[in-house]
Amino acid sequence: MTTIRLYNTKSRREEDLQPLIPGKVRMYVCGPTVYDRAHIGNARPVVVFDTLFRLLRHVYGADAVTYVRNFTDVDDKINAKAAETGRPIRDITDETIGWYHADMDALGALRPTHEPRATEYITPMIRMIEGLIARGHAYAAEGHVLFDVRSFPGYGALSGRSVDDMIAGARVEVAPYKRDPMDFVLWKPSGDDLPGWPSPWGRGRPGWHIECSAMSRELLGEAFDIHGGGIDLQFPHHENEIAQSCCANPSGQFAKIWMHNEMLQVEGKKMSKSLGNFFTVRDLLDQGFPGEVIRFVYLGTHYSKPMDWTADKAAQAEATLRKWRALTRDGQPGQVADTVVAALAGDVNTAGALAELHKLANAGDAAGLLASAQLLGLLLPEMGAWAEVTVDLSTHADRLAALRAEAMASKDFAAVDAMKAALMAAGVEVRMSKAGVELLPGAGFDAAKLPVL
RNA sequence: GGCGGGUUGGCGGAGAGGUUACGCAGCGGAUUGCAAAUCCGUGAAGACCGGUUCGAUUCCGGUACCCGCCUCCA
Repeated sequence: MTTIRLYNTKSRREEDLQPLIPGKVRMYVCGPTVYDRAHIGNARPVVVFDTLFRLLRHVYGADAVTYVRNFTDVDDKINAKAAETGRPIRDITDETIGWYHADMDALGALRPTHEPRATEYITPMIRMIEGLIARGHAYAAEGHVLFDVRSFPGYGALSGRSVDDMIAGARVEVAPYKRDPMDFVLWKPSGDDLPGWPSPWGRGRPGWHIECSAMSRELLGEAFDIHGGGIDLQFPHHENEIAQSCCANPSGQFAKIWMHNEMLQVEGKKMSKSLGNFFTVRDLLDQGFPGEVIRFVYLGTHYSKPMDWTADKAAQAEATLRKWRALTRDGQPGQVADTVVAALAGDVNTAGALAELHKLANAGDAAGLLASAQLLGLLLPEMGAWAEVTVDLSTHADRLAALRAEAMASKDFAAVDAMKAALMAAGVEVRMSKAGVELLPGAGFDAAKLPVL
């Protein structure tokens, strides 16, 4: 069996994946807070861990892999949007989840095995908080429950910092009811205008971090193999998850391997609303970038490095996919190439895997290319509509062929060149050879610009 | 201030202590009425300074620059 090697943020080393339960793999990835459309940064971990999910299924079998990705549907940003719009919270979160599914489906991401909503796990969260209090790791104060970071010696191990270091230069919320400035909220009180659930500490709502600890325990158990998310979550979110889970679970175990994807930039700059380079996935889809092209661009950079979204990359990706789709159009997938699996097994080296795909294409191995690309979530039949030839250009081709035949006799090519230029202006690729004339709609094809016959 | 990551050829972007990454662009050729597409061939690299080594772009140390997190933003 292929050995998959993954970089573990916690040990700062690449490690062999050795499933805790032989033959079964369990993975948890932090999902979105559902208050708005997913932006293209949100989509990066989705594509990265979807690719890992596909690799795991390939190596261990589709039924052997359990992948959990949560929806955070209780959050102050959601509350703010509800207050702003006057809409019920559930309307907002349901709608946003629908968008999320549609947008991530478009990127070729498989649905995880489980997609729990935080609001459906309030009871397990309360139970976990009670357990933390009972074990002396948390305390109630003024309607809040706080985690006592000093009670967990391992606090800071994931992000490589000590509690004292963090306090030194940190901007932490100083609240009178905190024993230590770094203590974080497990539960907080809700006024009548905010969503809340009854609890031993009064009506309230959970802090941000506890949901992932509770849901992963419910769905995957106390210990599991892989926990993923964006590098920005490393601290404090993941650090706090570890503290909660390790202290609440009798076994003291939690995720074995921690994986973090780096951030995304746009045209070399941090994506931000103020710079005007902020895009949602839906924006790109609406601009005409096929989901498959977006996915290809993501896969072109290793997940551990910052990735730059550029229009140029998207254009190159589109050209490559067109070529590969043409090459594999009439074939069936063959064997997945060992070289592609090997690349992915080396810490999900998607860029290396794409290079291997290029080699397969250059070698004319259409069946191998198709099977291997599909392992990466590319060249799937359901994603290819964008590359299909949907227009009939045969009358234009016939006309051009006729003009060309006349020109060959008369040696006057003006009419041929004029029509060719008009076709190219409409985004048509013009191929003339001894065999005849072939017209293909290209990247910028616009039927409205076709020359009128 | 603390912590973490990065710096590869014109551009994008990988692996590997010594042997072509790969893609795009470029250049030369075949082909073409001219092109396009395709095919063949080809030049070009590893921020800087040291160290280890027979040999480092690849390991170690330092410098410079860039980026992220520390603010419930992936």
